[in-house]
Amino acid sequence: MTLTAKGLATKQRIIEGAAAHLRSEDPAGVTLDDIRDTTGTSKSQLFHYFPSGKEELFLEVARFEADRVLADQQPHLGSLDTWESWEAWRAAVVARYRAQGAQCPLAALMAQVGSVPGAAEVSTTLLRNWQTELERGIRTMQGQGDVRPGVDARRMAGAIVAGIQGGVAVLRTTGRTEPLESLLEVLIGYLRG
Amino acid sequence: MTLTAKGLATKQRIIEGAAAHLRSEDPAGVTLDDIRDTTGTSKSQLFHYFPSGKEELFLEVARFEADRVLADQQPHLGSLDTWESWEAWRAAVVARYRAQGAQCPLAALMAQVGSVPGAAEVSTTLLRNWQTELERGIRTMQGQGDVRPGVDARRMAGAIVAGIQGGVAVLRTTGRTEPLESLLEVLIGYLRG
DNA sequence: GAGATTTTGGACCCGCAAGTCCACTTCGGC
DNA sequence: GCCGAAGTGGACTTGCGGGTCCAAAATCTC
Repeated sequence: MTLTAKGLATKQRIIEGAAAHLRSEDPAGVTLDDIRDTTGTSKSQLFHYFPSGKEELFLEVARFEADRVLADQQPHLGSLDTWESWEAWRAAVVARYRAQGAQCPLAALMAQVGSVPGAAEVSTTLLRNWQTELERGIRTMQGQGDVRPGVDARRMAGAIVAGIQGGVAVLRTTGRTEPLESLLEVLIGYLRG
Repeated sequence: MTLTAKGLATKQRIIEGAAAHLRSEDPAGVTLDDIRDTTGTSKSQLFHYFPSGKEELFLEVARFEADRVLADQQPHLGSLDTWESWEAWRAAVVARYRAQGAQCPLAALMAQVGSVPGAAEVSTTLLRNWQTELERGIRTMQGQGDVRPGVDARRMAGAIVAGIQGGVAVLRTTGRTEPLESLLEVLIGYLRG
């Protein structure tokens, strides 16, 4: 199945339309017909571009959303070489999730395609890349003498990623951003010594 | 609707059977017939004890699981008055979630009844109680001069709860317990100054 | 032990949403 | 402009699973 430019555009439109739909209040209740409606497509198109159906489409959407997660943290995440840039990054993360509020599209997706092999891979990859970026930042700071050498950069990066997940989890259930903020504060405080 | 002893036993059997089922690999795919099978009950019983159906039953299961979360941390969580007891608590938390692995019954449930008003309340209550217990522990330590007074006990307790959520979230997706452990290490380390 | 009430069995209904199918249209290359 | 391939529309099928219903059995109350 080779896709023409038009076909590719349609496929992308479906993905983005589905993504928009999955950011609604009830992501679990989203149906293919809903997506069909909002994207102005037909059933045959959905199965034309995603032959194995809903599952495949939702996985694509998950990839799409996962990419956005890191993209939304740029350019800060890519250049964590001063305490100011760390601060800017921290603020960007908090702002992003505060804006997102209780609707976490990625969480909603993972809940639905949770049992599909590919799903675990999507989030695992996201977490790994995230951790890698942070680890690089920490090492940079260590190289400049801003973080003491005794800190295990990889391990600490993992802790920060996990901390953000937890802050977001709490935000999702309680609507409060405070835990996310205080957690980041403590963790970055730990880096600063 | 008054329940006799027998009725209550049946109701409880249904809840526990459903809970067991929801700890499977595919919690989202659990059906009433599955539960009917494993609990040896009939359709009419399910609706007899949970008149508004699946949603109500699953909410009960969520409450059931939420209670277990804190219960599994006892007696440590209730007496956080020495660094040894904090350490024992930390170990208990890690052990519990390590044993549980990727199957987090509560997360699975919240994902399914996510749009139900009562569901948010269940997890919010759990988080609040959890935080309260930790906050008391921190204050106790402050009273004994083991934690410096400048620490905001409530805020710190919230951060710890969130940290655990994140560690568990990572554990669920990657299967690794390391981030949970390092996060708790850093957070308790922060308390110790 | 009689009558009310609760508990239980399981057949049945029904709507929804995923997935299929085929005819039609549009596009792209030569 | 022709032909094959890609794109599109939408009716239709199908199975699954939540929910209903009624009648029978067990249980409680007096």
